[in-house]
Amino acid sequence: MVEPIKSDEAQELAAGFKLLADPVRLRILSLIANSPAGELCGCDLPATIGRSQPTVSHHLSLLAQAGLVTREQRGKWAWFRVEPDRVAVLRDALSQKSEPRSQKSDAHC
Amino acid sequence: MVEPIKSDEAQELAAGFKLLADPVRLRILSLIANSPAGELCGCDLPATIGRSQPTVSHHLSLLAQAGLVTREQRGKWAWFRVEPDRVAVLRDALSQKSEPRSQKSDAHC
DNA sequence: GCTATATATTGACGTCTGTCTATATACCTG
DNA sequence: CAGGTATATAGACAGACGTCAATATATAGC
Repeated sequence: MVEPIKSDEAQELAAGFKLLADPVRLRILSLIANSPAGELCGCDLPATIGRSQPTVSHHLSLLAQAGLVTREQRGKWAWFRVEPDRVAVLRDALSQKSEPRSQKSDAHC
Repeated sequence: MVEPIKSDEAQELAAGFKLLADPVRLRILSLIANSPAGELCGCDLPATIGRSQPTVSHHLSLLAQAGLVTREQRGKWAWFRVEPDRVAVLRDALSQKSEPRSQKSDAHC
């Protein structure tokens, strides 16, 4: 955060972080990001995650709609990849200037 | 994410991201992080954020409980600072290895 | 002690969210 | 075309969440 963010920017970033605010979606992203060739078939997820197929499908749909993952249909199988650029937007929103400020706080109030 | 995260680790990280999944809390963090001397008095926030004092107090309490901010009482005024280390934990969870994998995906299914 | 200001807490309410079952849809093989 | 497998969608349900008004608590000045 280089300068205080505006209300609408906060709205967008919050929507992005909301997707990460669920352990199931975090694990899905982590599994995809760490899979061989950087992609994963959807059929692997319900058993690995321990959730029903409709639940996993629901979460994958949310991630795809937000652009955090991309989905490629190959026959009847759906393959997913993480979009590093979209994840970087959220990560960078948490980056801060490293040098301390020299200005004094206001006397209050 | 260096390797797939475990269920309990995902739970903890999700709890952290959940705090960022609200535009009001994001703006609070951003305002504190970008204020002179890196600290901000609570009394400045309701008007700046456009929310009632109890709402702002509620959000500050959540942020402080999670350790994302620290609170210092000076007389009747409460001053807040961002905890960069705790923010870094969340940011680093979104960091990825940069080099592409050479392994092939499994044939399916 | 009273009054004013700053902040925290309580409770209620409406909205949002993650889960499941059931089912629909799409693809593929024989 | 029928049956099997993979995936998406619908709807219901319980729980979580952000907001406010009202109020309690703490600090400070007179």
